[in-house]
Amino acid sequence: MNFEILNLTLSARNTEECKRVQLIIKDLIEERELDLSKVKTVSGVDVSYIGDIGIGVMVTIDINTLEVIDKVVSKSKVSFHYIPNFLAFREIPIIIDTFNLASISPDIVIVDGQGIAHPRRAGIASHLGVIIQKPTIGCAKSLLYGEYVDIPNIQGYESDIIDPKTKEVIGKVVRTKLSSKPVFVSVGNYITLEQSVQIVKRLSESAKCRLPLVTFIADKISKEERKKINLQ
DNA sequence: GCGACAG
DNA sequence: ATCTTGTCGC
Repeated sequence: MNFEILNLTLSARNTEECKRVQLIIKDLIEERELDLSKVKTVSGVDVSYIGDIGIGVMVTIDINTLEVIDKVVSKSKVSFHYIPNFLAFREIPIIIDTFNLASISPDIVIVDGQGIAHPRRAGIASHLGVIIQKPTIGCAKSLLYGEYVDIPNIQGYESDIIDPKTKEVIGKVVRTKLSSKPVFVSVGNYITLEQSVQIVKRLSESAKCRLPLVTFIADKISKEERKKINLQ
């Protein structure tokens, strides 16, 4: 765990300070080949809210059997409101709390949001990956930054997300499910874009789901937890 | 100034 | 993200 970056994240008080942290994170990201033969477990994290209470969920599955082998929930008050480009400063505190409660340390974490497909290459998946020092993948339901050519309605079809400033490929749009909106995949940390897309496709198509199985389950649990609180 | 804008 | 039931369509 990179406590230095975690502390910088927790102490950032305005967008100027957040930008400084993101510029540091950008230089710590390593887009590199991951030995997939050693990957046994994958986690998905998600956060939902009731007012200013955040409910964090982390679900871990065995990548071969797709069986859920761990799930943890944590609740806490959030202090940072949502600001586009600074989602991590709102959700990282609760995600780290949740991560610390888990009994299994996953080989990959999939985050609901962008990785490097971000104006400063520091989306929440990259931010988390730099702090926990594990491979992470960003899989978002919509685009934050970048350009892509509309993709045909063909399952499995994918297309590059390009940074308009540098013309670099910063992610892929992937149609994981027919007749539904595509997902936006980008490298978080310690993995390649191709491998990220491979994992997302495998976990969504095997579940006939638009989102990767772990993200889908984590989202479902966080909404169930919210319902429980509303009833009491 | 204008438009865009993860969750 | 959240407020919210049924309903149109594949």
